Amino acid sequence: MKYDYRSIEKKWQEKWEDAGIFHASDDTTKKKFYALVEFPYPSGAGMHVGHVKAYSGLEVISRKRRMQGYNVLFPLGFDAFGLPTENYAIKTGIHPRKVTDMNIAKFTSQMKRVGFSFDWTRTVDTTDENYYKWTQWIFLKMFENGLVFRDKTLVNYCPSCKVVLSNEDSQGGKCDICHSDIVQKSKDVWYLRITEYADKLLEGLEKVDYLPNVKLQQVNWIGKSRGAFVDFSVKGADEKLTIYTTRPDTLFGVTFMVMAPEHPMLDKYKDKITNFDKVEEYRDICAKKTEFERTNLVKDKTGVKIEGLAGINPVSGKEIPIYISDYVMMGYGTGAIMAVPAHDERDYDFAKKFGIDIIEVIKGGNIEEGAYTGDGEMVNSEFLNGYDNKKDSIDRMIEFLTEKGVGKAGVQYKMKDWAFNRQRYWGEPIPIVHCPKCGMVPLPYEELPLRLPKIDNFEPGEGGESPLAKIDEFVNCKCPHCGGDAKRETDTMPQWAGSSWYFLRYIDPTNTDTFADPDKLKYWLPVDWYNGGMEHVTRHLIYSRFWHRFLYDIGAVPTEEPYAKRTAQGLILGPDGEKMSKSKGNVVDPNDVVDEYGADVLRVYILFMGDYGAAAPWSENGVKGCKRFLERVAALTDMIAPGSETPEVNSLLHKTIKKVTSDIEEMKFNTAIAAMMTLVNKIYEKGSITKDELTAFVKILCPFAPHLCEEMWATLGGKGFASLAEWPAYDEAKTVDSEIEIAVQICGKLKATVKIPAGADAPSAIAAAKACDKVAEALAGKSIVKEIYVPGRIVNIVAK
RNA sequence: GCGGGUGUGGCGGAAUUGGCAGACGCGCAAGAUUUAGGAUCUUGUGUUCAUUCGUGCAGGUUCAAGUCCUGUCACCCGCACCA
Repeated sequence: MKYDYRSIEKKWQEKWEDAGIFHASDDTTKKKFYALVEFPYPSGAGMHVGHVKAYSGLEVISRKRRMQGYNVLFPLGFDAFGLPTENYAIKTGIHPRKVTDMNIAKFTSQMKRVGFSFDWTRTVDTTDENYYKWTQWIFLKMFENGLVFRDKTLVNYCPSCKVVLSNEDSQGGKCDICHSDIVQKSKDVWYLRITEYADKLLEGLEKVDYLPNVKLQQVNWIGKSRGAFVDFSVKGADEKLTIYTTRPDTLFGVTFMVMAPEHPMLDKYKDKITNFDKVEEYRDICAKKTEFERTNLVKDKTGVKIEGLAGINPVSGKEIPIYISDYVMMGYGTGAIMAVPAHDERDYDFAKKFGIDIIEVIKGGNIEEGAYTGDGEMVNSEFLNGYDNKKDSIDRMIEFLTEKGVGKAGVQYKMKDWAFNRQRYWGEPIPIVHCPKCGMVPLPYEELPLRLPKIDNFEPGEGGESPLAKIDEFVNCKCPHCGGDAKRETDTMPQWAGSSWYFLRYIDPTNTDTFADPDKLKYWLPVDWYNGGMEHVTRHLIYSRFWHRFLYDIGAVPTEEPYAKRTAQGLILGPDGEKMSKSKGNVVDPNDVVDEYGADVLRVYILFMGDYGAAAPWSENGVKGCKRFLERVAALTDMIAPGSETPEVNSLLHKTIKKVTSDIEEMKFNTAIAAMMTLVNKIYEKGSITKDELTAFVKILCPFAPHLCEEMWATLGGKGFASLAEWPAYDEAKTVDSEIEIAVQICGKLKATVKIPAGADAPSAIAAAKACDKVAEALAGKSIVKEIYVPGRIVNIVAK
């Protein structure tokens, strides 16, 4: 058979679609497999090779599971709300709805050309009102359960996109969308109380099978720390200043305190602060600092001493100065710290600069030279002297503080509450009404969806307000509670809202009564295997686990965790080894590859490039190599010779089936393909293959190169579709050779190889080794010290 | 600074988890075929004439180390004044 991919691929794609062979059924009597890939944002650029790699892994696994008799749910939808579409609309005047529909249509047809076995009847679009109705519904449920709040605080703001960003969306001080520098701005914004779920998100990780580094990144992002809250009396104020510390045992070493410049106590006691003008001056300087200055001038501490207020050390009773400095953040702990310069580098730098006392309380370092952050015995600490700070000093101090009522054990998280809004048009409207009498009133559930109004001008307001604010018909409404005049919330939800629950909607995408039928949820959940990019680990993956866990807590979903297993694919780099980007001009368009080489070649090459989880550069020659392989495969139909079975080919076939079967499950696609290449080489070497052998080979290649395999299947007279054929079993007996070749070493150096029967015992294997000329030669005149035989592998003779 | 990862031919990468390093593919070379180019097929291809030497570098454990241990260098990723 000649490999004519152009005629083959379209034909089989149509046949698959007509027969609907990739549709998941809700037949709960069958064993299920729910495979999930991160749904794409339908950008105007269309499909990228990165998409193909991201989907190809579970594509192969899903196809294999289907052949193994599983009821497979492998869907794809579109995460279509977001700024790029809106910005495009601003530029061109084309409505985001229209742009989105066009892009989805383009993506879908491109994806179908690759032959992915997605169940297209279950596709979802987050911008569809029948979808975002339920996004809004979940938001209202969260509101009802006290997980939504509004707060005026300093927020991450992108001046270029003119939106407020969550902590997750502004990592490294850069906007996740446009990479501009983030500024801190005081704004009234919506928050989701994700911190309330910090412990549940942490504990949930213990029950799931995620890549270790995925787990670790989430653990670090949540950033749980144990320590204590300690109350310091403040001379000049009638309230205590509470600090958080992970090292309460160093309290006797505290020589000053530091508040964040934004600490509320400052304004409260500004009459008592005799140098408040200096405080305000310092605040201005801090506000103007860029992220770069803040992070790169770490050693150079700045600050202002607060005159008129002083702290009292609760264990020693000593009076200590209070400073403000921007090395203390309002967003972590209590926004104030106790400073122990002898044992904290930052406090040390500050104390040195401001001439503050340094008291050693842990033995082991030299405080003349720098802070000692290691372990040791407590000193200068009254009742704590002699305790070991690694073992029991912290517990002892917490016990003491608790007894005296000036402190208690506590935990803190680095993760912050989720700033949950964007001041833009193309997002889910937040279903809340602001009533002058009743305050924030949620829309009744039966009024969902709250539809986005049709507008023409998508420009955000200069003051950073949503374009929706300009639409009077949308804004002005009646309060659902009292019926009086009220105004609608005009912010929309952030990009991550729709993607936080989409995997639930695939299960029942057209349900109008609920987001998904409970029985169907019970059958399909959890997602058995979720694959996606590492870049989503501290964003989408943590958000969606939070939403899912909340839904579990209110009884809406049957599992605590949404995803049983999580893996990640590596990047495809440009041919130059650099990350693909338009500006570098090293982008490979998968559509061109399909045109020139065919979809099967694209699929096989992407999985053959290297370790699925690692980054690998694109190579046009590598693509050609895969094309050559598939051409050689196609030609196998001409090499069928009845009764020509050779033990070599037959044995290797069984070995290959075994290896491909297990390699696919471990996502070791590159070695699975290599094994099949080896088999094909062997068949060519022997010159013939039987029809049954070829049929089995076609089945194991089918998940990788389904179009070619369907064609060969038909040529071989197979019934129905190769894609639905039964996955071949292998005969274990045929995967072991009767005669094996083992290596013979003398003193660990390889001298020869000998063939011995597979079941040979140690004495006979060693005897066979010694019988070999080269070995006998090497052993001549020496006395044997030790003989080792590792069954099936090696004989090592130690001789002097 | 902290956390994680990776270093193997000319290149992408294998190595049953301590047991013949370099599977498979690319590239390259020679030959065959072809009017020619391209394509295809065959053979070879870490290094050395060879005994040798070879998995970033230096040690160590072991009969045996790419794999384990100690130290070190380089690069990549994540977080970052988190108290």
